[in-house]
Amino acid sequence: MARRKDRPGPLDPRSAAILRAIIDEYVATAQPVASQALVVKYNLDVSSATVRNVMAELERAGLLRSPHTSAGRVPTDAGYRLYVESISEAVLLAPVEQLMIRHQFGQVEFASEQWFRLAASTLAGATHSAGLATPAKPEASRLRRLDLVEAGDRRASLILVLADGAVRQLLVPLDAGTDQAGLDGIAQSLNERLAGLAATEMTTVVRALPLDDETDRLAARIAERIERAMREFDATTVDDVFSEGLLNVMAAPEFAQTDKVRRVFALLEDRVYFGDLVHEVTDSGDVRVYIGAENRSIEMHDVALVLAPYGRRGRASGVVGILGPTRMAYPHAISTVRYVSALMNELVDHLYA
Amino acid sequence: MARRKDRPGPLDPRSAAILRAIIDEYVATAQPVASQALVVKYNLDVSSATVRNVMAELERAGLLRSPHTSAGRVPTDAGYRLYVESISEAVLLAPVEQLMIRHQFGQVEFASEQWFRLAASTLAGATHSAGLATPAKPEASRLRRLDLVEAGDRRASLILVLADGAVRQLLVPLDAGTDQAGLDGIAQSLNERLAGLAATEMTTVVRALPLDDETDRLAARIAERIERAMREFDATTVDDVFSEGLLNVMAAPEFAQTDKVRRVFALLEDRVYFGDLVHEVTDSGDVRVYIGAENRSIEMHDVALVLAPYGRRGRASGVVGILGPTRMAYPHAISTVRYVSALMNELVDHLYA
DNA sequence: AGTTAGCACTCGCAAGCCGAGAGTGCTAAC
DNA sequence: GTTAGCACTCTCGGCTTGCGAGTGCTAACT
Repeated sequence: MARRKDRPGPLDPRSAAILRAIIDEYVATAQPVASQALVVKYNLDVSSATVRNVMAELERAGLLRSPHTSAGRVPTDAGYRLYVESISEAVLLAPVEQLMIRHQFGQVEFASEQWFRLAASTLAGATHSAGLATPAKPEASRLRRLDLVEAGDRRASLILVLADGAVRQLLVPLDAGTDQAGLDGIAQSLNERLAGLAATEMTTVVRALPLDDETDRLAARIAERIERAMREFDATTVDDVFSEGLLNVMAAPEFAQTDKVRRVFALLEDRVYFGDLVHEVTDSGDVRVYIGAENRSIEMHDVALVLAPYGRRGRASGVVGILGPTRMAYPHAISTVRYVSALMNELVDHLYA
Repeated sequence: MARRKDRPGPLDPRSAAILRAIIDEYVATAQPVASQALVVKYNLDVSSATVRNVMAELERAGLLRSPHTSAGRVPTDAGYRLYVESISEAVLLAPVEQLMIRHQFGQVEFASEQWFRLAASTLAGATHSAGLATPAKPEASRLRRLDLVEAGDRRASLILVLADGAVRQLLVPLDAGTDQAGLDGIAQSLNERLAGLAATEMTTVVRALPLDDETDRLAARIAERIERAMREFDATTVDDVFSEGLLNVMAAPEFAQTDKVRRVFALLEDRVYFGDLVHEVTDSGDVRVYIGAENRSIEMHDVALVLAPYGRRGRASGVVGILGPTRMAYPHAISTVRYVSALMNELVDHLYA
């Protein structure tokens, strides 16, 4: 007898080892784990009866449950949680895997938009789960440069290059008879005044623009549009959550019926939900694990998230991670996510140097 | 007795009507259709026995099949095919729906990249299937304008605006000590020489670039990079297949088990497969319907595609359409896809005017 | 005390069986 | 050519049964 009923305090070493073994086994097989099997597979130097006693204890403590009387045991969310707590500090990714991931990142010639997809797909591949990534988002976008290109029919394509290298494109209406030369002039003048500024700093500049002739007024209109667009960029908490390898998740036996998967997929499109999550992860500053019912949304009660922030708080940051069944190889998942996040840190530092 | 065994020639009117009714009913209910039910629901002025006789005939002709002795009948791919042939010319989308779709297209302020997503999601919503769309792709991209922006650490972001309004971004390595002013100079000079050209036309220009000083050589390197990138754009048959509303497909009862869905989803990422398909549809110039086993890939044997080309052959064209179960409301699907494709035509004409 | 062997007990699962119901195919009459 | 009638077939759900897996408990052992 190791501990009192349900305080989830530290387990005695043997119970902990057995819990660990059960989880490892269950993660590998997706089958309830029996006492017998555990003893032989993990070379425990106790009998199955003893294991059964410990199992019963762990079940009372809420760390395991039996699907029915005579199946083996299955970890509960709390069981996974304890397991995760016990390992999350230490584990480092195996050098081979580090190399493979690094190699993948080296492969592609990078346009900045592609980093996030790459991170997501790398994570998906390495963990056989769905990889998630949000673009690095600065707290306040700064305009680096703008460009105006005729786009037929009294419209121009307004191209904004932000300080972080992101490119945004809008259409703006023109007056009749504005040609590319005129646009170039406007672009140059606006670049001189607006480049380097964030949305908040633009306000006064935009107000002070001259309105002497037709061209000035068009320029002013465009400037206002830019300011508004910049505000909008900043207002959206999460631009997008790139996900890759959702197919991996569908392959897991716990998602054999479509409806479970469907709910999860549907939630992935919920910006608000992920916006909150991203904040939480960014604030915590380290890998966060959300197991089953720990997730705010019911749709996520069958899945686990392993998320890590990357980038520089307040300057440019985002989140990478994975989504998979709660029956997940947490040590590997955590160390992989952590490694990729570290890699992304390097990249962001480089890119924003 | 209307026709000989298996020549799929024109059916006599009554058989055709019954086939139509069976398909309509099956599409609505997803249940095998019984002779009795058909008579009452569709007010046929014949008895169920007669219907049974016709059904048996249709089954011999390969247009129907019974899942088992005593279930109703279910249409085969050939059945759907005949049905589709019989309606595909005429049907027009109901004005209400036209309006709704038009309205959706009016909603968003368009950056060009967004059109395709919008088309896909509109189609998904209107047909309760997955919407598909490929970006309008010109045969030979023309460069409209380029821009160079410092991106830290001896690299610059090279931004290419193509004639069709698409924006592409690459990173190019720089020499030490090139600043934004230098980049502006290079960009201006390259713009003067390269703007308006397609990849093939660039070759001679690039060869003729001066190589007098360090800056010239850098400019030449960048020009080469641009030429290469343009070639690559043209070489990729399909940039991307945007899909929206895959969740709709998962909702259909025929996709209750995950593995079927998984195969289909996996195939969606196959550029080659869709590249061929896009060609075929573009060449045909009209809505194409691929039903079940008519699809080249086995993965698609359970689904139907309704695809239509849009844009101008040879100038800029793409494909829009939907993917759903073979049990699909074809008349509605076809007319919706056709309508959206027409809408896209208008837009492309406008945009490329 | 903690551990273990032994054993009764529980439960899920697959197979087999049954009856009901659905829907057909066929035949014979209209 | 159509239809009423009916026998026949086949699925589906519910029920039972036997088996195997795995536990919980008890009593003996260290």
